[in-house]
Amino acid sequence: MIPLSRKSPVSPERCNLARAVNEIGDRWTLLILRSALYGLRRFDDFQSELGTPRTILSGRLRSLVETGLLEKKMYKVEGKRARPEYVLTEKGEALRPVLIALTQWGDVWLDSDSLPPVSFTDMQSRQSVRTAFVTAEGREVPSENLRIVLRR
Amino acid sequence: MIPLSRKSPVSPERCNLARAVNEIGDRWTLLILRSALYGLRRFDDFQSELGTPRTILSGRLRSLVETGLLEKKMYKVEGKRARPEYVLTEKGEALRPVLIALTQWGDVWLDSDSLPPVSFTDMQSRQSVRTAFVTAEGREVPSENLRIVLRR
DNA sequence: ATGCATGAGTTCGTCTTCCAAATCCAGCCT
DNA sequence: AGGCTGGATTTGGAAGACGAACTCATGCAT
Repeated sequence: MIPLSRKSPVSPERCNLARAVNEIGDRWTLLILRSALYGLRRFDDFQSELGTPRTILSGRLRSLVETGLLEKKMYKVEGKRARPEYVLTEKGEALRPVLIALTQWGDVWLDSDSLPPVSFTDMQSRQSVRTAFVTAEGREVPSENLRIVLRR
Repeated sequence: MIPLSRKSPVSPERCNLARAVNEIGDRWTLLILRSALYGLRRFDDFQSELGTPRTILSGRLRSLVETGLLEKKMYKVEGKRARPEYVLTEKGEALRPVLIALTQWGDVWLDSDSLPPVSFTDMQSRQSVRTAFVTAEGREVPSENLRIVLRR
């Protein structure tokens, strides 16, 4: 069990985790990102999948564009007029491992009875895949062996 | 770039990611968990570190106990009265890799100029550590090689 | 041209949640 | 008794969430 502390080693203002939480740590934002990572791009597709109130959705999409997680582009299908679509940027796509890790946490701790509806495998070996900590050259480090290092 | 889809392969109701978001996907909840993972346990310590309104904090702590992420225990220091403390359960502790992954996302995408204030190393080799996907036996799989598998 | 369909929003009134400050409460101290 | 301390609830006002209806632009059919 982690030892008692009265104060975090990094204040929330300087902490990149806290900053990340301020940027994306909100129910609708996270659900929108989830759908976006599954390939959704259009306003009404997000709306009908998630049931987000349209007014909220429009605001959240705007801030996701402002923070650079989504990019607003125009698409045009033959015979229809041009409409916006919201596609993940590199920054947004970089959240995929985080959200997969959270999915796997949910698989274990929220629904351990049934088999998870989605899982992830290596395209090549077809083995199933989990998130873990690795060194620079890719050797796994068990999480008990992690040590926090503060920059002086 | 991920191909357009009009609908996620798993509906939000069945999705463990969406469920996880419903359980912890809220600003204060995530910030409380961050502090808890750094060892904070006491009401006033959370309150003064995060500035959470006391009324909100008390509600969030209660639901974190209800969902089994924190456990409410009593502690007693000599000469003071017994007080509650909120310690991470195994389920809560299991979120650590997820939040470390999010921290590292923040290091790269929110604050790439300065060096991150905290980093993580392997206790043994002292090498720095990142999150990645690995197979069962711990071989790293690059994220481009991931494939989603739906359970039939 | 007129009318209709479509997708992406906005407007509006209501209702919930958030918030800060003050207050309460229990137990331990002198 | 009286004061202190840390955990928590009460209160009234502010902010944000919500659902329904409406707007707006464009392309298509008549």
